[in-house]
Amino acid sequence: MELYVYNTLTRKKELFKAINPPNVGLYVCGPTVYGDAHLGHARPGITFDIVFRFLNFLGYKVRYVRNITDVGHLENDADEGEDKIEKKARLEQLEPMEIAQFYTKRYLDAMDALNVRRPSIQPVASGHIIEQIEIVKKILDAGYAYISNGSVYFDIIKYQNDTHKYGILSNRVLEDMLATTRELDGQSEKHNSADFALWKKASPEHIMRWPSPWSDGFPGWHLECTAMSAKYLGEKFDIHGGGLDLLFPHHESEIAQSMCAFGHEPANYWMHNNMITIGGQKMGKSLGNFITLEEFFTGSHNLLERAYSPMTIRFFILQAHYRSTLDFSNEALGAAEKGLKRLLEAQRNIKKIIPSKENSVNIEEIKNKCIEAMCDDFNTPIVISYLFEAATIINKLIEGSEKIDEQGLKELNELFADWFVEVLGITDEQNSNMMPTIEGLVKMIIELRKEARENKDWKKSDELRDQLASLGVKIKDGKEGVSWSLE
RNA sequence: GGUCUCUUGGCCGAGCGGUUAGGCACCGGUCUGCAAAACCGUCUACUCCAGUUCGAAUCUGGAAGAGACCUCCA
Repeated sequence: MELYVYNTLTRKKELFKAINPPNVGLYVCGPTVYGDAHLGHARPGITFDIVFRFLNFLGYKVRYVRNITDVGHLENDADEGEDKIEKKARLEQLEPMEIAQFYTKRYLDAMDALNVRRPSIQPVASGHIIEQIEIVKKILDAGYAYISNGSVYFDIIKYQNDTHKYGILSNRVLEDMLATTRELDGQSEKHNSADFALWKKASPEHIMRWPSPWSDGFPGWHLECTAMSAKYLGEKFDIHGGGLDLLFPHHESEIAQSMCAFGHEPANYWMHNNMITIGGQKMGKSLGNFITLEEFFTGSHNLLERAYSPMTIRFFILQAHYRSTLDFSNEALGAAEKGLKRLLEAQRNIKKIIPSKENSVNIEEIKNKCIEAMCDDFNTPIVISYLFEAATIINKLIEGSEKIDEQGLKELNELFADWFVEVLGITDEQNSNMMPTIEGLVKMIIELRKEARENKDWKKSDELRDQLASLGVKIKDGKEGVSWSLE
């Protein structure tokens, strides 16, 4: 089965061909660690986790690099040119690195909770200043940058005249950009308003600074991804990912930097996840309309009716295709939660199925459809719809209205192991090491209740059921006996 | 203003010219001491207008609305 990937560069689904199979290099722009991760951060985390998982599933050996930005972004509001991390540090009277490490840990904890696999390498920008300086030198040597008052700027006009590539990714026309670019800090140092900083001279009060041939300062925002992707994946690698909001200017500028430093584009495929919206608007820091992942997990936000588990969040995100916007609401999350619960129960119920000699279901076909859906640009909602189909089949098998043989049952187990657990990365949050104990206790109580019911002691029977319910254990009296589940 | 994207049933969301995707909610039924769960069934939508086609949610043109980027952003 061949994998098709939507390439932002061509705006088409393209057959995926690795540069050096079975190896694949995957680079994704990670977070800037000066605040808690919000729901929006979960989107690229999960989207590229799926890419990572599925490529592995297909047999590729993936080196996945996701950076941590702990330096370098300029802020252009009231605190002119002040490094974002530093600004927050001053407010909280902490060292910039303390802030960065604090939020890095919080970010990773949130990703772990969402069962996002850790990338192969998570480089930090501040640890790659030398590499960034080397790239600035290369671009200067190539003649596509100039020094101005201790800062180094990328010369967009020259680049455009020579390569005609500025706008290749974002479809922008340079002339339009020149007309619309705002007045920014350091603008007077630039030859042209659209030029971007490769190296920025630090003001005297700027703490995060490093020596360079041009000034004590810090690298420009776009540079770190070029430096770190080249270092760990090579100057040309397979897939570059990130949020759609990074398309311009960040990714466009990365291409420009690579073109000038290495003579070619950095990546063959560019993938962009779409935004999560809230009331139809992008959730983000600028608008102040974000809800942190921590707040989702605990329910402590006035827009949240209650807490939502990490797996609910993960499932909610996977129910939409990564290139579509996804609108947050309590209703939508609640629906995701219930749907997920249904699949988890179906998964747990597989072990109750007794194989028969006959077989009336076709699991192999469902498995094939899952591969087909994922190979079509990672269509997770379609995979989920097939898992629901399988859940219905599982319920019918237990009820006896369908039959499955040994081979079919093996495939059913594989279906959930491969697609639900391995590729979609759904974990059963109830699978704790206390489960065997809980299981035993609940069975004991169910036995007691059974006695009460045989004696038609409905009061006692209902009492036991209610007490269990108050502890989150739900009793279900079915035709085939009593079953239970944790809420 | 420029570039790009989107508009699907009560809600969330697939869909890439011809099979009612799927989930959640609602309603009816089976089951049950009651309840829940499960199962079966019901609800057959594509912003509007025109065109192409035997056939359009899907292609083309136009209108309206919404959003993203153009400044840090996942």
